[in-house]
Amino acid sequence: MPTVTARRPSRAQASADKRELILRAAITQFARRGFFQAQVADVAREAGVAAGTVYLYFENKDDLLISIFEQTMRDAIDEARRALEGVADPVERLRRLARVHLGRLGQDRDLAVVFQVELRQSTKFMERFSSTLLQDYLQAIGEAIAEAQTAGLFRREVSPSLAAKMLYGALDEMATNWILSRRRYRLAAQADEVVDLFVHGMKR
Amino acid sequence: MPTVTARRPSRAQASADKRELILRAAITQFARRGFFQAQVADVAREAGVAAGTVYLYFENKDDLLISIFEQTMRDAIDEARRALEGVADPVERLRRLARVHLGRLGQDRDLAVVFQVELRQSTKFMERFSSTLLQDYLQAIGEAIAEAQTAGLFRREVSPSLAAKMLYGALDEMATNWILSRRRYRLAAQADEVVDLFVHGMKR
Amino acid sequence: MPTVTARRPSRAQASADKRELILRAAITQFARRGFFQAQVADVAREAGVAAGTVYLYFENKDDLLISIFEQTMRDAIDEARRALEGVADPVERLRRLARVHLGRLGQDRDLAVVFQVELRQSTKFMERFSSTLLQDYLQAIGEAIAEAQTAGLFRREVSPSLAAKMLYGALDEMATNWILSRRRYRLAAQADEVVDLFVHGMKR
Amino acid sequence: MPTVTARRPSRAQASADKRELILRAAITQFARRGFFQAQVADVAREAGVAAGTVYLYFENKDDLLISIFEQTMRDAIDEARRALEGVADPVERLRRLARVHLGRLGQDRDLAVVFQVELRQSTKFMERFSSTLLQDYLQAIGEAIAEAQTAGLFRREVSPSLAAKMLYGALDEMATNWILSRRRYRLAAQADEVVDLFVHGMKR
DNA sequence: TATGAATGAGCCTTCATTCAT
DNA sequence: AATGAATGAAGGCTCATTCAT
Repeated sequence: MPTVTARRPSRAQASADKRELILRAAITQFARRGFFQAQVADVAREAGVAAGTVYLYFENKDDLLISIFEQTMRDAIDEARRALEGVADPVERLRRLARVHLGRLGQDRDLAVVFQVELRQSTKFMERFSSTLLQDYLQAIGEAIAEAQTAGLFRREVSPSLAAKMLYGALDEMATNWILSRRRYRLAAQADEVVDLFVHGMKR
Repeated sequence: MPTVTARRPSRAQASADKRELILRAAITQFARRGFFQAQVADVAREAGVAAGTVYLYFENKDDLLISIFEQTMRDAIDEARRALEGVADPVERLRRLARVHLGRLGQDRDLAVVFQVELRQSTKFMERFSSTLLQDYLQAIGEAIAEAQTAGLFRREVSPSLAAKMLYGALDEMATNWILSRRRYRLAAQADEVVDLFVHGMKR
Repeated sequence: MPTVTARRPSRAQASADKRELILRAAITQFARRGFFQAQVADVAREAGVAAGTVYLYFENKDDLLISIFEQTMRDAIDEARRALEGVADPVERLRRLARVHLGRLGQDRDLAVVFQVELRQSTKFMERFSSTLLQDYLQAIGEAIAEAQTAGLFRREVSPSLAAKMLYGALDEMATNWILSRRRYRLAAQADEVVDLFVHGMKR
Repeated sequence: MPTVTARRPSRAQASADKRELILRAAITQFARRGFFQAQVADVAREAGVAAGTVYLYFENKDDLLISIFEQTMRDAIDEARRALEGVADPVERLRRLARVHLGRLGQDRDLAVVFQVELRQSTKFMERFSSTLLQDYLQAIGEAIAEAQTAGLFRREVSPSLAAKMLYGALDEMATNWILSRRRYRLAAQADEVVDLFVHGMKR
């Protein structure tokens, strides 16, 4: 067999591409119609494949939603890791996390809708999410806060975990507001504002 | 003939009671199974009525969800109005709003689940919600913030509307976290902490 | 007890009146919506009584339809009997029957709709109808025809029963056409035309 | 490779066949139980397919009834057109129309029941029917009659449209009678008798 | 007699999933 | 690997009928 040229993608690559294609279609459809309202057939049509084909790449409809979540989180975590590399200042770490968070969602409105709305449908799913990745995220924030406290930058009397939830909640709300707002503005731009407010508080 | 006692409830009262009963059952079932997974028959069974009876009091399944929202909001708004009566200090106003917000949800876990999870299923519903009542709420917060700025209590360079979203986001996140957490703690207790943090920020 | 005056109708009369009222409402509703589409509640509302009241006067929904039929037929037969009294000429008898037939239906469009359309819904009902009253009617026509044949007025080679069906079919078609036509014309006026054409066809 | 034989039906053919199969089953079931009493599941069972399959070929239950009507009318019109080809004599044209009319219904009792009984359920449907195809049919009859009048074969004083309705009514009645009668006789045989009687009646 | 709230059986329709081709 | 026709379980909703008042 001759060497595989770059022109013809390998079989594994072709398969991964189609998987990607379907996942992308699912994001679009779930965002447009909502998870329960969107039919598997809608996703297949959007992807330009037959309904049955979806089941060659995904277990079932739920698996589509879960895969969207996992795939996106994997990518986001990678990006966050790179963004934090070599950054020692805890406040700057918070700022970078916030930028990745809002930057990613702000880049892809459909994805943002799926994350802010569709993924929160079932307590079952949310429990699953919140017991792992969300906890990791909150922990990362919490650690930066604790560090800042240790470094004497932040007040010590505030619980780091409560403060972490608060920062996360604020960022999350920005994302949800951006989706629902009719105005078109850059979501990412709010990352710094939120972190600033978080750091300084409202007091003069 | 002596005055008719209140013993026997009027027909209108009985009807309102049954409506209330079904709504309560819907909250329980939607919280337990999720809106799409819960069947109208489940709600009816929970309420101890026949399935058809639900349709005497509500248009359809969607109407149940919408009614839960509207009924709860009406009550909450009433309570908030009473809580703010005669309170001039803007920071105290924020504190009272936060207490009502978390106090109500913390009192009724099922209701909190419906509000934090089930009501956010569809962009359609969220748009409806966010375009009216949520805006009112954010406005009320924003006004208190602006007042505090005018009074020289808060920094002037922060946008009141952004700050309002941030405070709301933080409270909302507390509620969601409370639902999803396995630990049992008093949600209402976090209202003051959140407001304190919001007001002071993290800076020393 | 004082003599019952004519002012206050007897109890039996009042009951008969309400029965009549409901039956009339049923005719209107069945004509407007069709038997299966019309709900018992519609009939009750039209009659100005509660839904349950219908069941004090009629067995069930089917009974409404059957009662309309029977009541109307009873009246029609009475009228026909009076119209034929002392009329010896068989052709004139046919003419009178046709006039009663189209005259009655032409007087009450809703009733005509129920008769021409709604009553023919189920083979079950039609079989019941056709095996008794329709047969009587066809027989009455057939007898007049046979008489006319005996009297040498009509051709003998035509089967009286076939000819009877044909005349009935023609009258029935006039009624159906009248209902469905947008034009408003006097149905009764066609009785003579149909009979003329028929008689001419049967003439020796 | 040898020529593909017709053994394996094309996909389009298979689809058309299944549609036909379901339509046939609907005719049987509607005739046996009546349109409103027959369930879609009954039709599916009769056709040997799953209930959901019906909805791959038809919009909904109503569409089944409408499709029976349209399909049958299309076929009947084709046959009638062929039967009238090259026939100039107006009386013979009437005779041929009558033969097609009763011949078709007499060949398929279930179909006849659907046409004579079930399709007449709703004024809505009847209006739709009577405003188009029935009018065409009456027109075709009426034209033959008018021609016969012009040719001096029929009396001129009778309105062709009234006479057409009469002939149609007579044929229609024969069909209805045939369905409801317990006796088994050849419906088609009555076509000539009816036309003879009609023609005799119209003769100058 | 009359009411009308309550019942619950019944049915149309949807759609995730399968599987023969 | 891909297709898409077929499946059939499931569920929202209707409405004839009942019955406590």
